Amino acid sequence: MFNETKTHEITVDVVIITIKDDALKVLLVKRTNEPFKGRWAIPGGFIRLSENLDEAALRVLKEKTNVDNIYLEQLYTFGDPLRRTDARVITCAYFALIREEDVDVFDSEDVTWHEIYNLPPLAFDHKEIIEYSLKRTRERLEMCPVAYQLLNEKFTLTEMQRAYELIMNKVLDKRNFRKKALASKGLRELSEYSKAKSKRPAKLYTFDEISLNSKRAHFISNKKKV
Amino acid sequence: MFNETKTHEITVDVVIITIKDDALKVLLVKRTNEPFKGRWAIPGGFIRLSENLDEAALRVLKEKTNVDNIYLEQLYTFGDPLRRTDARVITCAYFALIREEDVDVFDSEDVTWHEIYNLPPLAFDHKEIIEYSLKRTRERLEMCPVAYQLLNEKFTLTEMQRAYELIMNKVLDKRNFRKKALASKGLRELSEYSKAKSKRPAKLYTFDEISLNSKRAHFISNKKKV
DNA sequence: AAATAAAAGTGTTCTTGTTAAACTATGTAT
DNA sequence: ATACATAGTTTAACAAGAACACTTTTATTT
Repeated sequence: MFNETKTHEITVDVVIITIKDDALKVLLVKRTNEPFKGRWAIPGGFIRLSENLDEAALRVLKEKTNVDNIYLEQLYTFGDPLRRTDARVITCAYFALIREEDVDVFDSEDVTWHEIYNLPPLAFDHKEIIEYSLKRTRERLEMCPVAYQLLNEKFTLTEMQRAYELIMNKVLDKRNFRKKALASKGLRELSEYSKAKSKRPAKLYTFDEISLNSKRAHFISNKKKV
Repeated sequence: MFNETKTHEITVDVVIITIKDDALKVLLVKRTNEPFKGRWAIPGGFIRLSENLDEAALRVLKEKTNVDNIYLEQLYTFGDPLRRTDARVITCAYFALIREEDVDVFDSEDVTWHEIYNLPPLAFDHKEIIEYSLKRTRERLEMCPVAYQLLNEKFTLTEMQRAYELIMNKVLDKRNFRKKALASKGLRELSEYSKAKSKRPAKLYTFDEISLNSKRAHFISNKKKV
């Protein structure tokens, strides 16, 4: 089998990230087959001959979440011969930032969200892939306000700041954050307010324009309503 | 053949960049087979079952240039079903920054350097791959002084500035450039001077430390002498 | 030996962005 | 009405980046 010219299997794996219950989470599926049967893994699948890599990643994503308004970006291709013990599988990893409100979740015992900072043991090199997704997300966040991809259509600046804090894993200064956030192109102030429980309501904002200045970034959006 | 679960062929292609004759150049090979027979293309090859992607890229690079002191980084994986007309080939593209002095060139009619800003018609999607390499190189340059990878072991600040100008494709202010360059960690001033023809000799510098702050960057170095 | 040519080398000002840091305002619940 | 919880707001110091022109050094020419 280790014929030197034989081609390999190639898959896409998608790190699906959201904010849920005030935590940054990743969607994992429990493996049903060996190797690593019973372990958690990033959802993935084979690439069909008729689809390009983005389409394959989007398909995998939709199978799990049914989202249609997402940030999806090719992350890196992992191809160590020893990354899987069963076969030589090269995987093109993607990561997606999605809104919890957009997800038709099939949260079950076998498909569920896990805190990114408290992951269970994972199959293959999936821990490395998730860690790299986090790193890339941080890089993106320093370039453009991608965090709104994790927020609801309408959000408060406090929610936006919290998203940044969860991604960067550090607390941010409120005044400096708001100054910078308000300067970001695309952010639009609404005339609505959050319906708070027992506190002052906050002004709601939304993001109109998408100006991600990375060619690596493939923004796939079917905006529903603004 | 368009069976939906069949796996695909997978290759690595390497965009090899250098500075030569005061121009930013890419190494291209002339295709000997259809499709695109006779057209220029980026060097590439199949990935062997025993090697990882970096190793495959390095092998392709060595076949063409015999360098052993290079900057090599995975760029992006291109997998459009229509990117090749002959077969479904997914390619993991890399780019390499090399020093002309390190290259054992096999500059021939079929393997030669081309100016990156004046490319001939290329096979497949190779123009897109080269353009993306240039974009990524610029991104890297804004983060860290990777340009020294294109310079000789010992170089003048003027040569370094010229490398930046060729990559960024714009002229830079000499005083600002030098101020910033001298602040970069790893740059070491030598006590030698360039042997000029008919002008004032310039102080020579070298780069000691490599502190590339990107996990995407895989620096493969077998330093010969400093 | 003097003049010339060619590139090396050098500082300051202004603008802009970044960091740091504490109090007031507004609504709900009791 | 009071207490509570969260929203919202400004300024000063500092660092980083952009704009900008002349002097110095060496080799070559006359």
